[in-house]
Amino acid sequence: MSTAVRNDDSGLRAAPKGGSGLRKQSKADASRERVLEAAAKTFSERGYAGTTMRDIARAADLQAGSLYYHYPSKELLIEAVIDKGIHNITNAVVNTIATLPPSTSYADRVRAAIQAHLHALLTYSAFASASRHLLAQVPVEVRRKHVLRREAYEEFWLGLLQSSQAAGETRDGVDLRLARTFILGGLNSALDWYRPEGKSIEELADQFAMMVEGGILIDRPD
Amino acid sequence: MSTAVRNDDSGLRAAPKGGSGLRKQSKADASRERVLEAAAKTFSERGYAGTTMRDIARAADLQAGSLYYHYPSKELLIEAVIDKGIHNITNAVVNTIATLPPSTSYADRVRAAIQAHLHALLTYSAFASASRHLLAQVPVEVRRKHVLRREAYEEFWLGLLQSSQAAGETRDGVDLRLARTFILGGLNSALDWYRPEGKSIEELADQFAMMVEGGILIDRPD
DNA sequence: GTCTATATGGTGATAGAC
DNA sequence: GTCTATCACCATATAGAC
Repeated sequence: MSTAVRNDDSGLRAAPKGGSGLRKQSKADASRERVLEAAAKTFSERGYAGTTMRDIARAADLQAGSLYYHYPSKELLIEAVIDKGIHNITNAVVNTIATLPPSTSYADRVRAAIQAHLHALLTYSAFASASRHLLAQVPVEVRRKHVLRREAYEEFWLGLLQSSQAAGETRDGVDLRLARTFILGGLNSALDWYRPEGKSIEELADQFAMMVEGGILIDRPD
Repeated sequence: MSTAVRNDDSGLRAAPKGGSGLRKQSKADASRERVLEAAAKTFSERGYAGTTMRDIARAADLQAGSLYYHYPSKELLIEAVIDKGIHNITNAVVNTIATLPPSTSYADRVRAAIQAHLHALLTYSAFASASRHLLAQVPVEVRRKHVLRREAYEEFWLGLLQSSQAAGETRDGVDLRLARTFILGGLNSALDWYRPEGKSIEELADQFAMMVEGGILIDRPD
């Protein structure tokens, strides 16, 4: 059934600059957070070069110069956005799988991973969208680091499918690396078309899991 | 089996400016073509705003000012690239399906569509990539027009799946709109990772068709 | 912390020589 | 057709007042 999960951990809380590190939310932290959200939204809509610091400032209700109090450059701002985008999804999925009972079948594990991936993807969609679409447009050093993180996440999925294969739960003849990219590509495409007014994320996940399990067409009607 | 197809029609030949419209390839046409290829490559790598006319000129072995002899603005250049990207794929798939024998099963039609889509996608990958990733970053009027064309192509796929369902060849309980986005999302993700040194496009298509038909996991091992 | 300047450099597009 | 030179504008980032 529907192994319900909620393992968010937005991750990456920036340490307070000055003091003893005790307060929950200084004014600076709140602004910094607002800037990051505004940046994610704007970058994801207009691309890296297409977004100006003025655009982000407007979305965060600040003047452009003020952004530099929180982030030293546009480059480090997109990096923070991309970082959080990858982090959100990886954490959600890895934590979800880690907390399943050991007896869980691999079909159910894959189902739970699909559910967690989709949930994180669509809940933090601006961050996820920036991570997915903008990596190629970002300065090289930033790109290299995050390509590695993405690959690590993809390897996690491959491991899931390989375990499933070892347990005799995958179809013969399926190339698992291709299966992984096909699954993740299909899920991630939801960023481009998902609207909250329609199906719930849970319904989506159930449908996708069903297609991954048994396919879409019937093998042959004869 | 592998309904081999080749129905390219790169489409969209710009009419020669001056004359009687008889010559195959004037010097201007050749340059214009080179500019368009260079633009597709550069836009797809660096995004719309991240690409400068100087970048495109360098890739086309020209000076920046010379581009304006062939295209009147950056905006119309990206529009031509996106247009060709969508056109290539739509034409390839629609023509392929149109030339199949009427007796072809729907599983085979879907297989042929997957093959044609993948072939066009990866053969003209710079154009396809620009169409997919840059539509959001492009001036509004350009975007509106091409969103409609993309939707028309997606409707074609939905029609294919609906016919398949009417013929009793789809699994019960599958939402066909979701199936369509899942399939196209999975296929399009190949833009991000396909390398010609690895599997051939035909092998990819066969694998994907297999997953679409029967799924990736086994329904239940008990 | 946030503001209002402002410096410095890069951008799309045009003009006119060849 | 393609070049070189240039204009007018907008970008990131900084400095210093509040």
